[in-house]
Amino acid sequence: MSRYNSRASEAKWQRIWEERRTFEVRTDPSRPKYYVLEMFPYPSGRIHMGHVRNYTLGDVVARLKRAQGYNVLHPMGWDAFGLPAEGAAVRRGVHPRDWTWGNIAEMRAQIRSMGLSIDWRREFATCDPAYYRHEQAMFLDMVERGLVYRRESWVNWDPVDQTVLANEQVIDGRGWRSGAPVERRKLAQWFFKITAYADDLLAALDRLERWPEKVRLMQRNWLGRSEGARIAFELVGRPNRLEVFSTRPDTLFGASFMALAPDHPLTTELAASDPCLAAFVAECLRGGTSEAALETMEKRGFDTGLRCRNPLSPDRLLPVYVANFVLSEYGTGAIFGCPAHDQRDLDFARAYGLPVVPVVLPLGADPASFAIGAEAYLGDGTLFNSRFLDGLDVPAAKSRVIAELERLGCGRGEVTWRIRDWGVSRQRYWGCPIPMVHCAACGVVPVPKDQLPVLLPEDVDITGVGNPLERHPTWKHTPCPRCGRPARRETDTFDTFVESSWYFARFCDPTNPDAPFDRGAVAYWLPVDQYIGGIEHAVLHLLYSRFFTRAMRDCGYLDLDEPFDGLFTQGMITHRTYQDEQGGWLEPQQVVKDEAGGLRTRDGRPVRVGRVEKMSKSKLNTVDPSEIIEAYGADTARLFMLSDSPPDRDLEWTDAGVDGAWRYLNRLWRIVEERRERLPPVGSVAARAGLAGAELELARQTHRAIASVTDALERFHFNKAVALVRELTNAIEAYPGGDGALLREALEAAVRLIEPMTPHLAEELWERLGHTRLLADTPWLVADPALLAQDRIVLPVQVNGRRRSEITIAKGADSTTVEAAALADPAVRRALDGRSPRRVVVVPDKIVNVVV
RNA sequence: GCCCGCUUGGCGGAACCGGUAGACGCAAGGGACUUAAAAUCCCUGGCCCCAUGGGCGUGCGGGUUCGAAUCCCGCAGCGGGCACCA
Repeated sequence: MSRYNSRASEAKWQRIWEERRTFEVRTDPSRPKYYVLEMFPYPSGRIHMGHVRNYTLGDVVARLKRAQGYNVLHPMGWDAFGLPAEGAAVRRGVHPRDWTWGNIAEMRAQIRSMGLSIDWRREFATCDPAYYRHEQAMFLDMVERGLVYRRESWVNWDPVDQTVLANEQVIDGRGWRSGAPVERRKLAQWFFKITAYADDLLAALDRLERWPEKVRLMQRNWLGRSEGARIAFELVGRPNRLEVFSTRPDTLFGASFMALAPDHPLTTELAASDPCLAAFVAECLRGGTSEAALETMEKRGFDTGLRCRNPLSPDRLLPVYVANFVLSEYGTGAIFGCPAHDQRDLDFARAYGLPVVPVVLPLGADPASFAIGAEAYLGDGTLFNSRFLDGLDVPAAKSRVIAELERLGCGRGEVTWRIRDWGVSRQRYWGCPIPMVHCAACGVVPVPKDQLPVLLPEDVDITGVGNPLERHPTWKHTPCPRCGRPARRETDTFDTFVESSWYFARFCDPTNPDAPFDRGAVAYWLPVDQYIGGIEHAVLHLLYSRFFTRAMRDCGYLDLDEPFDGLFTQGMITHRTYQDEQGGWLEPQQVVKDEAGGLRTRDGRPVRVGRVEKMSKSKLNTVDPSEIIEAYGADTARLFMLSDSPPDRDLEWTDAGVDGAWRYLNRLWRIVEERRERLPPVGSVAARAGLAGAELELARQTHRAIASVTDALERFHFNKAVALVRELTNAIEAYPGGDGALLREALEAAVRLIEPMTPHLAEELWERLGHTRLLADTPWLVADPALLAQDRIVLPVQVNGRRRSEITIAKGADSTTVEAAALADPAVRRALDGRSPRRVVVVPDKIVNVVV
């Protein structure tokens, strides 16, 4: 008998699907739709295992939904702008455009070899002017709607990538791509007003029920809503007042100092005439953002000599410090310190000998003796030492004090957010040009829409230093669209997260030349029903897209708040790591198993077996998907990806696991091949009634598999779905023979159910079973409820909660019958040992527990 | 430091609402076929014991319940997110 030839079979079916345009879809409002999307790839060169997992997961969903009768949109494209293309230009002298399109060609071929059910006609790359011209047009609309502004601000500067980073792109004080410590610079930047939607972005999270709670929580934390009060303190001997934000206005009577950020305007003003202060400020700003500096930095302050009046007791004067722990970007850049009820303020007060006055008394504490030691008291309690607030609890005191501040005209309730506006200016070449012109006379002028797109210049000199567009000899020179006099183009390009903030909408209508997309098309397809990708975008891409969708809505492009109805975040692919004696990393292929449990390289030197870690090039523990697909076929890779771990957990790549998947494909092939000659023809109807023995058992196994696999696939329990199909396979092998129509039904069910996971093998077997219609065009199966029902069931019997026996009894039998049968069971009688039961708990069709 | 999640055989993992713990697989051991190997097939398998039976078992210690991997309280370990956020 021939063996399964995965290479021939996969090529054959991929060709047939393409020729028959099996996976091409049209907007068709008469049919129910389902939009499955995987986070589109950056064309870095070659696909990695994370891509394979991502697209396999998406393809399972797409194929299932398609078989279930949905009109399924499942597209693929390229997140094609980005810095690595410029890196390649510097290192190899290749144009970023050529490098990018070359990578796309290579990666497209790799992805196509996976046999995904994708409508490839919809493919696009974001670096194509046909795409980014619409982005420029939408940007201009957002400018008009007041959702965009330009201002000078402190920015995160990545010294390696030579560009600005958004706050979301700084991880632990380092650039998210380069890993270099981020510096602070002051630059004029374009911003999207994401903060204008902060309230809605937060509130709507509660309605995203098909998102992982973890992602919603991370976005909630990132948005960082704080309720409190803005309070104005009178400065002694100065006309202006000092404003602070506090979430604990109730502790105002416990205030003992004020503190300003080192770059607060008042600090800057005072430092101008105070060299000592100026030196202190310089030292604070130098400390900067590196991890180590932050962790070891102690609370330090500089007394400015200024004094503030506590607005609730103007006779109390508070010293004004400049302190290194106050952030200029948060709140007002100034605080009042209440050491008794804030740990950081307490540390500061102890260091500078400031009073510590408790104003919240813990429940049951004695007001005469209660004192603050080394730890501030943060809990609830009763206000004291606070005049008109005395006796109130904390929430009541907050509202009471805010009312009083408002009456005095020196404060009001306020909500502060952690999230900042999204800075999108990047000083790079390989990005979407920002369609603006700077004119000496007219200021900043938008490029008129009829002059779009603003194309990138082709002839560019990329050296890795500075902004290539800025250095280009002619590109930036352009007449002012308003007055016609010589002016200068904006030379910054967009953050590439702008492109990925709306690509899901473009897939609905990817070739539209006049608009980003047709309203009708997005009204039909959006939101994305199932989005799948990595958790690393929990607050980057996923937050930006939610913002951008709202901004597009308010500019009239679509009628939608949330782009992604369902989100699934997959785990990482991991692999064992190996190191030689010197600590250098070794590839898995360089390591041979050693009988002593250790391992050695080909040249016989000992090897340190390291931890299982995320696949990464630096640790040499990657496996190239193309090599696996070449050797075993795409179906093997797909099956392995799905069967070993639940998709949201990390998956350890092992050769043994791949072999296991490969063996199963061949086993299923053999089982079908061995039996298909003897089967009745296609369309034979399997008997439902009058079945008994092995035939009844097989029919039940088949229908139980149909029900359980469907359920498992719908809940993303793909590892279980694989296990359940394997169970059916085992049942088919155990079937001694008999009714051939039942056997055909079982074999067809196994093939049908495995198809979303291993589509090539399934099509091949489907054809060999005699079908002429594609399996991909064949509807999903529905289990016969009559075969799911059992008339007699096995019921475990416990004595005092310990399982002692089991009885077989009619399903739905009443408690009296079950109880009698249980007590009559010999094993139960033995366990009772003559004692009479005090109580018998019968849970119908579940269990019996005899209590003595 | 704060917030979240996880902890089940040698390993990956099943166990839906509290109801037979360990499905399915990997690795292992034994056997069959073969001159041999590969491939394939069959058997065994949580741990322990006076073994047709019994005891103990889901990180550890308590609790609730007829019954707990599942619920509650405390602790430990691992992973992740945020972090001078006022």
